[in-house]
Amino acid sequence: MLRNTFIHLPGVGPLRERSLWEHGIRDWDAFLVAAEEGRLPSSGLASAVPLIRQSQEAVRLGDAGFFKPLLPPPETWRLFGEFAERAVFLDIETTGLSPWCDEVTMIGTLAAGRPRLFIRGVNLEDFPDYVEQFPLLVTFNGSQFDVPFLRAHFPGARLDQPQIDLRFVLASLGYRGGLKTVERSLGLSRDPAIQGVDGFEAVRLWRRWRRGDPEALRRLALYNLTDVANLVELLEAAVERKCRLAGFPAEKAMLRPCPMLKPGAEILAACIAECCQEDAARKFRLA
DNA sequence: AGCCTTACTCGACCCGCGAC
DNA sequence: GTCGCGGGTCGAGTAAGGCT
Repeated sequence: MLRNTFIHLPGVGPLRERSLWEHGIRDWDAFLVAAEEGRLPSSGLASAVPLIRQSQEAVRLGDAGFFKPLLPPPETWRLFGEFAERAVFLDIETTGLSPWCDEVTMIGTLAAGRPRLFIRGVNLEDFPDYVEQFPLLVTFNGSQFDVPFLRAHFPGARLDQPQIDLRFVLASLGYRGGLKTVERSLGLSRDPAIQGVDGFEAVRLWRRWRRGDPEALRRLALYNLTDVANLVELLEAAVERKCRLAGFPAEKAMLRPCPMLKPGAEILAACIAECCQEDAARKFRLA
């Protein structure tokens, strides 16, 4: 779907993009051929040829950042088709809502189907080096909460990647509200062990763990990784609907299959068991 | 409960096209 | 070739909503 995209060109909005598709210019290759043959629907578009070539090169090099200043934020979902395997889904837990007064307690990530947990007092400091390798972030309301919070806590971390913020993608499709509300609307379910857990309860779980309750940490980790894992399904649902609504050229709009992006419950359980084992608890108490 | 980015609205500007 | 109109894009200002 990224290769069918033209709204990153100056002077092209959704309507002109659709007009290009209707003229048979369905992707970047077709654009370059049409430019060479003088068949572009408006002469001004010929000046966009260098940008199209740069776009092709950026995809070849895996440089999603190239598109960040060019794509309107609500349209960054178009990067998913080309960068799905190199995207990192993430969600954070904190002790409150203020980046300056509260602390990050846990960060859950998921990349190419592999979950990881970063826990304060255990391995939280490993997060900046880990996140640096990914060219694309996927969050829910992360542009307003998670990323500013992480920036405040890891001032040197590389967090300038393009970001797909599912809150706004889904809202543009009519799915408004918080993460749990949207999940229910789309028929996603949660493990009964974390039914009723919300962000506020997550703060309480963290406090219980600090007072020595190892089960509280496991529950918090399951809550956090469930949030992250569900982002995969939400994104796939959103992209499918967006492609249909935008009128993407049919044969190109089909999502490439992305196997193993969402891990099964047993993989999540193994990740939680590894991070929440007793020696992690000992390390925390010594810290 | 505080923060931050985005959506939304509206006006200005640009470009293409048709009439003359 | 020039002018005027209309559709589309862009930018500034404001308000809202969701995260723990």
